[in-house]
Amino acid sequence: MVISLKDVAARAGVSVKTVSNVVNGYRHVTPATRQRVQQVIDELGYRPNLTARHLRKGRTGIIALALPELGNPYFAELADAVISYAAGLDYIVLLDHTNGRRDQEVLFAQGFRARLIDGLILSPIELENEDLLARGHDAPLVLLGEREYEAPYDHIAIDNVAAARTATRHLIDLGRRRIAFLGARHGRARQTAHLRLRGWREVLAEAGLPHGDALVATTDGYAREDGAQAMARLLDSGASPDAVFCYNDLVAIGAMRALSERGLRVPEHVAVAGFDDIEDGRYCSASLTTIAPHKQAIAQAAVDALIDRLDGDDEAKHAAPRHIRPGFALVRRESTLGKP
Amino acid sequence: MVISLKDVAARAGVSVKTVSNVVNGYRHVTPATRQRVQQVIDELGYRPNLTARHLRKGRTGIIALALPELGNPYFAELADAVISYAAGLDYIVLLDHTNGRRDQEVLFAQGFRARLIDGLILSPIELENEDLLARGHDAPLVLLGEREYEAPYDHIAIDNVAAARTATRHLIDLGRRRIAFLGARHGRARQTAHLRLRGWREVLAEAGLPHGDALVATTDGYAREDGAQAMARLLDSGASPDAVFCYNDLVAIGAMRALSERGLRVPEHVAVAGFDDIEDGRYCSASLTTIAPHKQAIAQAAVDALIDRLDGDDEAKHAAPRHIRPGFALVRRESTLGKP
DNA sequence: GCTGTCTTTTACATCGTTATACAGCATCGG
DNA sequence: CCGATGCTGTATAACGATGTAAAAGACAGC
Repeated sequence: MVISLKDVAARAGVSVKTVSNVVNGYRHVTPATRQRVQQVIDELGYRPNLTARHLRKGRTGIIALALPELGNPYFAELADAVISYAAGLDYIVLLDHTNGRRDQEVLFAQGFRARLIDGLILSPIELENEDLLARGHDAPLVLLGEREYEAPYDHIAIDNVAAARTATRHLIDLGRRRIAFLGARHGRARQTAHLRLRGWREVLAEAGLPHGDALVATTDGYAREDGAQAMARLLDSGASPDAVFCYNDLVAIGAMRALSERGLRVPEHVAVAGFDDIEDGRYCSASLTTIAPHKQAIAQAAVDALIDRLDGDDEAKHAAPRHIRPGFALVRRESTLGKP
Repeated sequence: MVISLKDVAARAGVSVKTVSNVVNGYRHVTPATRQRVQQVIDELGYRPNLTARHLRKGRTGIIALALPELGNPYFAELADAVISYAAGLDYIVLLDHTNGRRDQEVLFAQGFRARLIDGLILSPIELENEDLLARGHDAPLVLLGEREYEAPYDHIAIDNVAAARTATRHLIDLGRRRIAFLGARHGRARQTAHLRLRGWREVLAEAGLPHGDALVATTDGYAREDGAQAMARLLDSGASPDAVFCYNDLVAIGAMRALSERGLRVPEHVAVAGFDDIEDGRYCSASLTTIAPHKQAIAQAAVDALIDRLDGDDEAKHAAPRHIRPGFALVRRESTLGKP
């Protein structure tokens, strides 16, 4: 049998509201009453019905986190961070994945699961600016990740161009001269890949090094397999790079695999740098040099921004959209430095 | 402004219930009424308040999936499978992590988030049998993963002893004679690690090969780092194995890293086999031979079992606990076979 | 026209909780 | 001793949906 406030109230000989007051730690309850009610609560094993509470309060304390996929360790690690941090602020995170498909991303932006969730943190891949502008829904939305938008929403993203520049500069400083980029993408210029590609190109141009399309390999996705295929294509094309900067760590890991299959050693023949700092990278045969976005900071900024809109005062709620740029660091490892 | 059934009803000039009927596709509504109501719904952009619906129906359509951690790709991949499969059956999955801590696992088993979720799929690490028996809560519970329990709950797990036997047998068949086990654990005999250790020991004993404690390395956890440390310890101890069977792929990846740091080659000097078949394993410098539990089947069995208890007829609801053993396969790769 | 049957629509109660407004009762200062 | 004040506790009305039961309407057959 399911116990409700009413049952506790009857048994304790008080009103329903008094029990509610005890449950919620309301101040003005005599110790005697409180104790008696608490005892009945324990006795009957009462637990609040969250659904009813949500209805009454108009809030659920649930925020959704919509990521492209959990299979990518970067997103899994990020999800972990968001869930943990939100839990500390008494928010429950509902994790969803969009598979990076525009229709699914639009669905979430449009208010899928409306009023089950109080707000949404969305990490879009394909979503377009117009999709956001057409948003008919008013639950707070925080955008995550590197794409740039002009719609009026809080946005958390590290500076991708700067990060790509840092990584590429590192490869140049090591004396590499033919530095390829792995993981470009056809299509619109706002994509994350374009930002990283831009950083790569800028630095190479400044250094007077080759940065033509011959050194750029496109991929369909950003998984290990895409990296392996792209690297193989690049090698077949005769571009003969002495370093590659990859869109992300997964692509880099795939690339390293393709290199090793051809008997090329990392970093002796080809230095490899990635992006994301996923745990795997530290345990590759040549541990992976990479850009480490501060995931903890990203998770916190996203949750804080969202909760500000939810719980903040009116000023916070209607403040202009914020663009927050958490930090990043270049982590130098064996894939560029070689074994100690 | 938030639109409710009431608003639509007022505007359309019908009762609230009629609007509800239209929303729910109830049969006995004249096409004329239906159309008129539908138009107002579209006009006002009405969306049902899920919270109210949940309260009234006593069900939320949300099931929780409590896993140790998302940082382990095996669990991330499994979560992905569960979420996708459940979505196809119109269930929402609320993902939680327990960090493999007993107190957190108990919390979930005890009905944390009661009545926000309809049921729970729990993958315990430290949870004890007595914790389950003391369960005061009645929402359906499905146990996931390899630990064995005697409490009356559905349980989905592959046959760990058989799987460990298969992997160890494979190493023997390759001619290895000093086969170590990495990732044993102190403590109670029901732990998953003990099952895998048992399979390893049985096969070695049958083959008349050494299987003493000198060839067993314990770990505190099951992360890459634990594997690396354990492997290093084993090598320092002078056990000089020519193969290792690891508790899981992460431990195996850590072990391979430790081997390569000492200049030992895989599989020439030491063959390595893991467990889980995580994506990473395919892209290691020597791709990882491993036991591949059929994740899709596990996810489906877990969700099906839970939903049977939720939506099934009375017979299904009160059927005896089921123990389902999805299949597994040995995937032979370079870490035991060598490069082609 | 009336009854009976079937369809369509409605009014109302209800899910379990919290908010509101107020009643009862001390306590306190004057 | 009285009114003001503050603390406790209560009754009742929401929150927004759906289930129930019954009213209203439509239509056939006699």
